Amino acid sequence: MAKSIQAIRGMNDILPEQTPYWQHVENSFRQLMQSYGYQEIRMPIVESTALFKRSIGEVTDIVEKEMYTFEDRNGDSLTLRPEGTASCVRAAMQHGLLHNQIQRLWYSGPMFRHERPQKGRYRQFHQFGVEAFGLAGPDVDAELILMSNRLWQKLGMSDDVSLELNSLGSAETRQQYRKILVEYFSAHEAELDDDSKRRLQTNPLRILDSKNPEMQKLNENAPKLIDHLDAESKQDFEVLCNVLNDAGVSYKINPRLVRGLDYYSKTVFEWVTDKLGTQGTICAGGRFDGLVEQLGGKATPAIGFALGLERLIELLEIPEDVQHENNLNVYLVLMGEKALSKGLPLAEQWRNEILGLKLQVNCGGGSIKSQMKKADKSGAGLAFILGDDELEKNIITVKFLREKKEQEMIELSQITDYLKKNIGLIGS
RNA sequence: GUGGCUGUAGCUCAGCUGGUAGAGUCCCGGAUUGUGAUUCCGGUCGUCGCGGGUUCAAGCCCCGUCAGCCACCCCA
Repeated sequence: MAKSIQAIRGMNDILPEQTPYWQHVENSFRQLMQSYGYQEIRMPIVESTALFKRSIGEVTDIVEKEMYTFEDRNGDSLTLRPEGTASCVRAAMQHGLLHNQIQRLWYSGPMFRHERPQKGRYRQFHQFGVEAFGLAGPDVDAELILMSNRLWQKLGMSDDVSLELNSLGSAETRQQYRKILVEYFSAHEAELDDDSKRRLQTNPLRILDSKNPEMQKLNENAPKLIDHLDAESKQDFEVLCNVLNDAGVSYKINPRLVRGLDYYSKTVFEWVTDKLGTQGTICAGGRFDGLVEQLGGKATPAIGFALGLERLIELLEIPEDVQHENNLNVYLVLMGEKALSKGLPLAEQWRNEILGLKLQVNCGGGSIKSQMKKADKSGAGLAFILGDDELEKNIITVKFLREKKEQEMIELSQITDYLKKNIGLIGS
């Protein structure tokens, strides 16, 4: 036997046992987007490397050490997308969607980052993303947060997540604040840990994010971004908070919430959970007013968020009825060759006549005992038995697999009506 | 990328201070003729993650490697 090939590290198969959870989340999300008038956009998984370098930022970890970058046959540098926003902006720009227009868009799909895999962190992972273009806020900011809040409600996981908010200010004020912060930390350089010393050079705002308890005191005394906001950012942030208050959405202002991608500005937020260990952010986003211009377009205000499906599904418990909604209605047991040649066409006929009927025909023969076992395992509510006896009398034997009820014999001609009555489906 | 823990049948796991592997489950067959999920009986399945080494002898010890988990880091 040849040596078997395994999946690439950090890239997971999603098995039939798990797919109902994915489908449930995907369906809920799609409905949610429709209910807010957002439209789906689909982008390629591979983009020019330059796109991510210019948007996410040259010195971020994602770009520096986590991208799947390769040369194609033409010698062009391509990259498996590590996130969706850059692609979405590129696509919208390229097709003129941003030309004096408002766009409310969503997408979903796999993203790729070469990190060390851990629970809730994979090399291929899946995100839903939402982006709104052409609106300066803070009204859309609130809309996006309310929208995400509604998703948790829909999925019954509101108790598992909490909202953290901050404002990074405009690009200019962030630049100024950055200087103030660098001065502060430089004055205390001896107290910085190694990571923070490194960040002082590369991305000083991230020092605030440190999990090192020894850094906590230093961080608490650090100048706060929120005290250095420009008037407009401050005003917008207040409005946003007011809307959330009125809508009854609770939140915590986290002055140390900064986000790792360079393009964020003004409003930023995260939905976090304490149930997932260290990978506790399940949804995060913020405003990126400078990005479109940075990628060569006309200055366009924008905001978006992304949520991680693997993490979300980890938290998800789906209700019984949803769990069973893919179950078969009927498993058709066929005894003998005559039944076989009659049974498959019958099944076709029933599927034609009854919209949404979930019916599986036994394949591969077997004794009635083994066929009944398969019927049970299939999850079907009813077993239909078709054998020589039934053929002779033009009937089907119907056995109830999930309830205590005597089995019944039904005339072939009555089966369609019988099914409609018994499984609550309507004719086509 | 750094550190720690783990890796035995498809799945969940046992295997004492080294002596060439077991349980439950799953699957298949049977318990009077065409009836599942319960019960009883029988059966199939492993180069003990992979590669080296130590030893008369290794699943148990050592080294390497791959994979998973946890923390750091990063982030959804």
